[in-house]
Amino acid sequence: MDQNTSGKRKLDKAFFLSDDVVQVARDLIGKRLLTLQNGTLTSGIISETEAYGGVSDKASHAYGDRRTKRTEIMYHEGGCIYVYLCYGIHSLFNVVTNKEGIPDAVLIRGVIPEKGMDEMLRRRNTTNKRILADGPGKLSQAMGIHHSYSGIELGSKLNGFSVWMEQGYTSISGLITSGPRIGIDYAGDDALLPWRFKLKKLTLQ
DNA sequence: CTTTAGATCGTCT
DNA sequence: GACGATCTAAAGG
Repeated sequence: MDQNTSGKRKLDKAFFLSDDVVQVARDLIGKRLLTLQNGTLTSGIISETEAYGGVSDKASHAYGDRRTKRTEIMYHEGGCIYVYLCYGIHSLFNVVTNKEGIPDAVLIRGVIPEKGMDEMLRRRNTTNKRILADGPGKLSQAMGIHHSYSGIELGSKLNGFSVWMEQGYTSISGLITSGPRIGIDYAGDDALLPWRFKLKKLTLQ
């Protein structure tokens, strides 16, 4: 995998307007996620994602066109964020995709920490870099993404907080694995869809 | 390494 | 009133 100067280019809105949420989930592997909170920058390379495919996906919060106050965000045009509280504790971070009216989203499940390591360790109250952001609840906590920010646009600012994505690493398609999504046993046959994407474990040589 | 139980609260029924 | 797109600590192998 490599990263040239284009790695710092911000992902444009068109990237999130795709009508193929599974492809977007795959393409987000290797991209960079960044947040800025009151002047503190944190960033990480996206290492794990899951696609959630609108009204026909039994695993999606918007399955069966369930338009509620919470899921309304998912119906927005691609490029805003959907953050919700899970198990009463964890903020889970999604990017909304597709055109307005179609509630597709990609759950970001893990990042490889880059910048702002000290701040992320402090937010997570740990000194172990290996378990810093390797789960959807952990990365949100490490990067300061709170469910109260649900609905904002990537790149916009609210109460001193902003989140966006950059090009990151390209030419990594050979390093991506796929498999069934996690924690959605209730979704019947849709639980088998290979809509989870991960970076392969890198072995040093 | 694996398994297991407990925490905790907004959202929807 | 039930449950969940999870995490942690503790205990055992």
